[in-house]
Amino acid sequence: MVRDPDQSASGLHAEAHHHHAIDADAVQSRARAYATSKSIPFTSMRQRVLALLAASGKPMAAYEIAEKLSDARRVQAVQVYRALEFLQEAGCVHRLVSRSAYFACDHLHGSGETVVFMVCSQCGAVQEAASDVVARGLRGVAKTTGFKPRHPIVELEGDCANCAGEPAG
Amino acid sequence: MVRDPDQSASGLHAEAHHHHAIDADAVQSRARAYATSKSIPFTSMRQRVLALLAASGKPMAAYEIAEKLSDARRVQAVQVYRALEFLQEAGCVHRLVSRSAYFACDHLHGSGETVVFMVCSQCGAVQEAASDVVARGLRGVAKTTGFKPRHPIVELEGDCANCAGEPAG
DNA sequence: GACATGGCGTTATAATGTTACATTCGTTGT
DNA sequence: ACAACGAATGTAACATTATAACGCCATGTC
Ligand SMILES: [Zn+2]
Ligand SMILES: [Zn+2]
Ligand SMILES: [Zn+2]
Ligand SMILES: [Zn+2]
Repeated sequence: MVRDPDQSASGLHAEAHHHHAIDADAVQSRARAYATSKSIPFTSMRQRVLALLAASGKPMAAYEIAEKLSDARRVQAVQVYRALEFLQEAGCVHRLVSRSAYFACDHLHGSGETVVFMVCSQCGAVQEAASDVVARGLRGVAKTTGFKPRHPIVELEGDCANCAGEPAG
Repeated sequence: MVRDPDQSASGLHAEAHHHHAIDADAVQSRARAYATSKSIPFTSMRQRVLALLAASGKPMAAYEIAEKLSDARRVQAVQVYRALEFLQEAGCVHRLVSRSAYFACDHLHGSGETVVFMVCSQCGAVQEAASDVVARGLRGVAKTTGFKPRHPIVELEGDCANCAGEPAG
């Protein structure tokens, strides 16, 4: 991820050329820790969904996940939704409202943090960036209208650095 | 609507206590003007959908619109979606991704403008505010990651000024 | 072991959105 | 007036996304 004023390639996947599969071990550890802290099990289904999303590195629809996880036994969408609910609570997975898709996240988001999801229209990849400027702007408009914000949704549709160069077909 | 640094009650519906039905005439004029400019008709169905949304003043689901518009003849969802497509192009209607709902808008949005939708969890009312600060923040994170943004989605879930006072059930 | 809790597997259903196609309507050209 | 064309409509079917209901089973507690 990338923080606002910081232009360096700190957490940035600098040379990731094909879709940056995120750190599966790290994200799994966080899910496990969350489960432990809440005294709820990090079950097989939850692990499978998270592992798939982490390996993919791109947003996937719930039914797509169900299909990929199906082998002899068919995995039903409802099972995926249940796993996703846990994983979102654990902060390991986000939902893209612009695509009704889910993707794994290996960042640790602070509670007050406002995160921007940048979704590439061409390749579907998602980049995250926390922005204090955006957060301040949101607080500003909320204050102006007396609105008490609880949860922000910020997504950008556009073209990622890779695809912007090659107009693509 | 409300602009960023401007704290005054310029365009703000100051004493609107019940859900501020927006200016139906104004929004209809804009739709008609858009239709004329594109040489496409502002048909009856489009007028009916817009009129209903303007009168409601609150976001409505597509199927809800279809039901309200149905009389002797049943209005099908697909007809509503087609009308909504036109109305969104005309800039008279927005879609709330957080609710899959649509609402009329009587503002005139500049092309580069970043608009924040503030959705009250309790009463469902929506306020709009254009924010230059948010726009700048979004440009910032995009630039940092080399992302070329095309269309921003910014929504805030929370409690409006009216409902924040009365905790409500 | 009895019991409660919670996840799983299954089925069904709700809610949202789209495709396909024939028909109707308004416009345009002759 | 008439044919022709494109756009908007009406209708049906379908696709996608998400949730509800319910019984089963594993786990932990008493
Ligand atoms: Zn994240
Ligand atoms: Zn891309
Ligand atoms: Zn608006
Ligand atoms: Zn409210």
